[in-house]
Amino acid sequence: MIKKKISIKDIAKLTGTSITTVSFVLNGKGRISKEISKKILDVAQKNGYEPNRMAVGLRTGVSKVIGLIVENIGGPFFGEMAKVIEEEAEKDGYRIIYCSTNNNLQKGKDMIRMLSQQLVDGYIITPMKGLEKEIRSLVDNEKPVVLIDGYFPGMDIPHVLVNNYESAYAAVSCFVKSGYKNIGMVTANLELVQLNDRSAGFKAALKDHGLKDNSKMVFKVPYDMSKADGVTAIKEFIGRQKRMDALFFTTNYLGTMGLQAIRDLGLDIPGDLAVISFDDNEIFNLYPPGITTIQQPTYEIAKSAIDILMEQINNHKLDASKIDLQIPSKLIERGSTRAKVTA
Amino acid sequence: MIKKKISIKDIAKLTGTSITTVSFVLNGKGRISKEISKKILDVAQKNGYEPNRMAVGLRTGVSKVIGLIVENIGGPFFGEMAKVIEEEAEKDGYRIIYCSTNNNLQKGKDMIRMLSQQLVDGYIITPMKGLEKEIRSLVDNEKPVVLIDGYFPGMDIPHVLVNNYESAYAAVSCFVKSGYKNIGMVTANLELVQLNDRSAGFKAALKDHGLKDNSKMVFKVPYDMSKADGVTAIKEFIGRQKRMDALFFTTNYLGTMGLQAIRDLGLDIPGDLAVISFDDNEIFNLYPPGITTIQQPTYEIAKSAIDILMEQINNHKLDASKIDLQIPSKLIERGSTRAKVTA
DNA sequence: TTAAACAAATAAAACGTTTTACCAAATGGT
DNA sequence: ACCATTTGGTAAAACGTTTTATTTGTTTAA
Repeated sequence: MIKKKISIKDIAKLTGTSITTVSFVLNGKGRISKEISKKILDVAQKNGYEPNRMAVGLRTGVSKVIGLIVENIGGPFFGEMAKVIEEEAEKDGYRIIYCSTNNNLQKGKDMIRMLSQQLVDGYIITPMKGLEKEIRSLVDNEKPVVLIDGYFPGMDIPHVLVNNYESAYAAVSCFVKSGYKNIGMVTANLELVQLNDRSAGFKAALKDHGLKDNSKMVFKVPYDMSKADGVTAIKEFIGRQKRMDALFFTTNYLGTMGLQAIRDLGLDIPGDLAVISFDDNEIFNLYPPGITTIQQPTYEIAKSAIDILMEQINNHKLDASKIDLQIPSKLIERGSTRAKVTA
Repeated sequence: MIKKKISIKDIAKLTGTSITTVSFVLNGKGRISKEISKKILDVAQKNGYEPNRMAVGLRTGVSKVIGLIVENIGGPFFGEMAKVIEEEAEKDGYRIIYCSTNNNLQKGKDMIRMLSQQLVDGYIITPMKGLEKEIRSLVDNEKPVVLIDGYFPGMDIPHVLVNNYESAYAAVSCFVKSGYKNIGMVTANLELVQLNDRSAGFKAALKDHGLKDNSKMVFKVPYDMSKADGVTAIKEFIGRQKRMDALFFTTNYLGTMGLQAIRDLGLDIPGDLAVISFDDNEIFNLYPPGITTIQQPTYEIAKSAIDILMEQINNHKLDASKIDLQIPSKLIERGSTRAKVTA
């Protein structure tokens, strides 16, 4: 009982009208009498007519699909993003096609090329170093693009992300306020502007609070390290420290590895080591005594991104004021930054 | 410097050949001489020709896109799935379009309808009660479909999921082995076959181990409850129990709520209450003393699903209807099911 | 030689829309 | 009564492919 898809032509035949008339009625375009309109709509309804998206895509050049290129669709941050983006896009009748780059440059390039086969009407991309040319080319070809979670310094491509610099700064201030002065940092060995901004905010805060910037207390975990190896590396790093009483993790992922390291070392939080991690997470809420985190405004970021993209798609010209959107994070204070008890 | 997309027609003009010839060469179809072939390929290459997927889709009826309909693309389980599915599909040149139903029936129906506008070549769907008719109709129209994480009892639609019954059974056995005899269960108030199977396995195991099936020790959290309310409800439930010494959570989500409840009540794990939760997770690994979990074989499920789907898409006359793939889970034993110390 | 087979290339139809340009009939103004 | 406008409707082109059927030479078989 396979029923062939019904087309606009069939409806025309069924109602004794022309293809044009049917198309006009269905799109509310031309001027067609009430009665004919009604008849056509009835027939369309009854037969479950759905336009062939390929055909309208071919004809109009609009696919009603937007491409989402993220680091890892499976990750908590990007997954949440993806969900919001989907929900918002759907309101305008757009569907989402996605792909994960896993921070692999070639994959990113490939994806952009694939999607640009006029398959998508716009892009939301988490940028990575090396992708500048490809993305620039999209923009030059007037494809709507919004970057999330990062940007290209010096390039006027609209982007929305958390205020990384200020957030890291705030983390340090939080430590200081609670009496911690020997503050270390664990970050990733990746050339990402987000991470650089966080590091910069961290260092600036140390300086402003009159703390010495001891680079021995900064550790960069190699990105390609397995989770287990990462934990060991962090353990060794912590072990090497003499005076460190607080540790800042620039990433969700690093934070949980760090927690495991600290647990394995049998250290007390915050007695032996106060902790703050970027990216809030169920773990950080649950894990005793509660880990203070910098909560990214995932929803706002995603919402803004899709809004800006839609504006470009619809208006076709972009409001420059929205080019650099840095959304404030929220510092969630928990037990891991309880005021220090001085012995 | 907007460069218009180059088409097959342009290449024909550029090489002084015909559209057909170019198409043949590009697809390796007809019989065209070496020299002309070479010339065409060169020109295509040089101008960065990419076929217009809309046109191809319209003509051939193949979109090279598959639709993924899950409960929540942002969730850990489905997110991981999505990633694997994407990676595997890409090997065959397929892209993924996704949407989250949030267990909303109408949304699921809408999505299936939207995607069936010949936009996608196949579907991977997490089924929900009420979607039977729509999915059946897809299958009847010879659209390749694979269900994941659930199935429709009595309907011959290929599906792949974890062996829920046996997994829950194993959880009970694990409790018993460690000396826990008064075992409760927290599940969700949702008509999902996965949950029913887990409950059934749980009950059967109780029976087989000669334990009485005390339905007072089973709690169903209303699905629409907020996280906070859920935690309170679970706290109350635990508070009502007199003899319960072990608790089984049928879901990741419930497990973390449960952990919070137990922590808030100040109970010791496993001293006061042993715990097992479905769906392994970073939290369960980290949270002291480590929570025993049933780890779903996410990778295998996703891989199998996409494999089965691809086989349907390619073979076209493959009878996959009888496929019932139940993949074994792995019980990860941690501190929360340490052998009971009898007072 | 001539018909038959074959090789290389192409014309044209089709996929299902949207949209421009046009037409016929009715209406209106003077 | 006559031109101008409006109203309701349609034919046909175009979007960029794939594919069938055909054409035009060139070999081969007899």
